[in-house]
Amino acid sequence: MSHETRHDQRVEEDGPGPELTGRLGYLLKHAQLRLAELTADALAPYGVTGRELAVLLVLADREPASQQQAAGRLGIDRTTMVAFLDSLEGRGLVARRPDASDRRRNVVVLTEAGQETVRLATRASDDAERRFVAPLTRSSAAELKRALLAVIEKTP
Amino acid sequence: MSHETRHDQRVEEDGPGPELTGRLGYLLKHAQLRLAELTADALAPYGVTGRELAVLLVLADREPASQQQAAGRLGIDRTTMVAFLDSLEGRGLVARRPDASDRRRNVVVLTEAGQETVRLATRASDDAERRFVAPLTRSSAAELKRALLAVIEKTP
DNA sequence: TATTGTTATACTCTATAACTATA
DNA sequence: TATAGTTATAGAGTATAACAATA
Repeated sequence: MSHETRHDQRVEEDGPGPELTGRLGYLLKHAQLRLAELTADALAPYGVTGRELAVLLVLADREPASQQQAAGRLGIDRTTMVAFLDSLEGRGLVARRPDASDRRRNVVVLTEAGQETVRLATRASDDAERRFVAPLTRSSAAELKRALLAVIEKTP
Repeated sequence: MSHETRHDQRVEEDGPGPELTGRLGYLLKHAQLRLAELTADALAPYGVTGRELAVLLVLADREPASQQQAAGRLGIDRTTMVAFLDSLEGRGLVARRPDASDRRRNVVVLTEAGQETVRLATRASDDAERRFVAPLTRSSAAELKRALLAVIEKTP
C-alpha cells in the first residue's frame, strides 16, 4: 500500500471537522468572525470600523455622556476610550466639550459629520447583518437574536 | 436645579443599551466572550486553555496530522501552531514524530496524558456549555447551534 | 523551485500603573 | 482622598518575512 494521498478515494480535508463544528464555542467564535469581516467590508467606504461605529452609537442614542460613561456603556476601559476618541475627533466625527459643572470631565458629542456617518454606517452594517443571516428564515434569525440576548443577560 | 445625579428618579446607567444589544454583531461578540470566560474557568483545573483544547481535539479525532495539516483544520497559521505545540509538548500532552515518508514533516500525536486531558477537559467544557445555554429550552439551544452552523457554512 | 517547520519580528487590541487637574 | 482624563507601557494573540532542511 502506498503512503501517498489517495486522491481517488478521499481528498485530504483542510477545514474544521465535527470535533470543532459541534462545539458551541467554535460556532460562536467563527460566526462572530464572519460577521465582523462582512461588517468591516461594508463599513470601509465610510471610514469607520465596527468598534468605532459602536462608540458612535453609544454617544448618539442617549443623553450626552462623559468619556468614562461612554466607556462604561461599551464595557471597555477608559484608557481605550481615549484612543478611540482621539481618532474620531481627529476625523471630525466627535467633539470633546469641557463639562461646565465638573471640569474634570469631557462631554462627548457627535458632530454633524458624525451624525451623518452614523446614519450611513448603520445602514451599511444592517445590510451586512441581513446578508449574514440570509441562510436563515426571518423567524429563525429573530430567534437567534433572542437566544443570544437571553444567554448574555441571564448568564452569571 | 442641582447638577447632581438624581437617584430618586433614574440611576445612571452603566451598561449597554438597546442601541448595542439590538445589533447582531454585539450579541455574537459578547455571547462568545461570556462562554469563553465560563470555559476558561472550567478548563483551568486541567491546565489547558480553550484554544489548546481545540488543538488537542483536532489531533485526537482524525488521522494523524502534520503540523501544517493541523493548522489548516483549525484555520490558524502554521507559525502559530508551532507555538501551541511547543507548549503542549513541553507539558507532555503531544509528541512530534518525524514523518518517515516525508522528512520535512512532523506527525503530531497525543500522548496518553494528552488523551486523558482531552477526555476530562472536553467533559468540563461541555458542562460549561450546558450552564451557558441553561436559560434556553433544550430545543432552543439546539436551534441556536443549528442556526450558527448554517450562517458559518453558507455565508460567502 | 516549492514546501515544512522554525525563528524573528511586527501589528492589533486591550488593560494596568502612574501622572495631572480638578473635586 | 477620590475621580476624569491622559500617557507610557505591557501583555495577549496572531500574522508576515526570511531561513534551513528536504522534496
